[in-house]
Amino acid sequence: MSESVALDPVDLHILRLLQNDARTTYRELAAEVGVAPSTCLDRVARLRRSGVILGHRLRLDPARLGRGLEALLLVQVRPHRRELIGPFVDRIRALPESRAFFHLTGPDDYLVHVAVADPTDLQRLVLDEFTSRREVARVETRLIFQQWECGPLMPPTADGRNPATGSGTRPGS
Amino acid sequence: MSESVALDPVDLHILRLLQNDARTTYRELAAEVGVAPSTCLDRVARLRRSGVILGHRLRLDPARLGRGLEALLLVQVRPHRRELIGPFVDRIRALPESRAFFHLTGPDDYLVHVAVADPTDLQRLVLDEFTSRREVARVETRLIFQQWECGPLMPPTADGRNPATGSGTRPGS
DNA sequence: GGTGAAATTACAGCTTC
DNA sequence: GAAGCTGTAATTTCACC
Repeated sequence: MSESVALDPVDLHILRLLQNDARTTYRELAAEVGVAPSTCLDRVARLRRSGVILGHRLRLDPARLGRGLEALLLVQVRPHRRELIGPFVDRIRALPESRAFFHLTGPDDYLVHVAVADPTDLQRLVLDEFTSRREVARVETRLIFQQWECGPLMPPTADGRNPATGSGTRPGS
Repeated sequence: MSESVALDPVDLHILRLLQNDARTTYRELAAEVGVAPSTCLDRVARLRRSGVILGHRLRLDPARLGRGLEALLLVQVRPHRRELIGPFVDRIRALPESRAFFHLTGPDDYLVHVAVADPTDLQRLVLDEFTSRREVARVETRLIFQQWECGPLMPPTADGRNPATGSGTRPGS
């Protein structure tokens, strides 16, 4: 069970800036936050150790990689038992088309975010990797018109209102 | 319209390694790929200029930030017209609970990935930010049991099979 | 692809509250 | 004593050849 970590305003400011651009240098962070670069280094190292920061990821454009069509697949697995879902999960995660994968409550057991070349490629994926599997009872395909990234992830505030956004929390493009 | 970019095996190898850890140094990349560090620098710079690499993102643990409950909200907006969806999209993107946001085909117009503190917080979010809006006709809430990240994003292969994974494409935990 | 300068990062010891 | 600052060494980045 991962427990919530106590974060002071300096930590939060650093996290907000790094979420905007994970390659911000400690010097720049320091100038913005108003502490020494080494302090920023210490803070970031602690945030890593405490598990708040899990890592750094590259953000790629699927379209430029020849995967210009994205979709969400809602999948019902029957029977919904461990022996069957283990191999299913492993297989779906390993697909080169899979971007993200969720196990959910509700009528659909899984949601898979996929990126494919075109509708033909999507059809192949659905038929060959989903509906052809014995444990897959149903697949519903929803194309993605557009997707957005949202603002930085911050701890909730006590009153349930937006946290103060410091130096401008404007979600990227 | 973003067009697919031609990538050679060196580019693909670099992209695979950087997707595993975006902070890999050019020296390490060079050693793995078998080219000079300066060549890696050139390649990465080109991948940035060509739009394949959009940026670097921090991967955070929502639970450690006090947002231990995640859910997907399927939202139907009626009438589904530009005048109404503009403000809706802006508002939902700006919510501190929103992590990702999709405009979809199918019976549900939008899917919102949210991270909240607990069920009470989720209830507040759904009631105050979704069902209370006049243009929101229906919201379906699906809790997330578990989620996975998938393997590195690579261009599709001609035959629709998995691309060669070089030095071990094992998706992270 | 290699080299060298500049910048960044890591890490020590010292200071402060 | 925990947290932050300053200085220095090691590493990384990057412009130029």
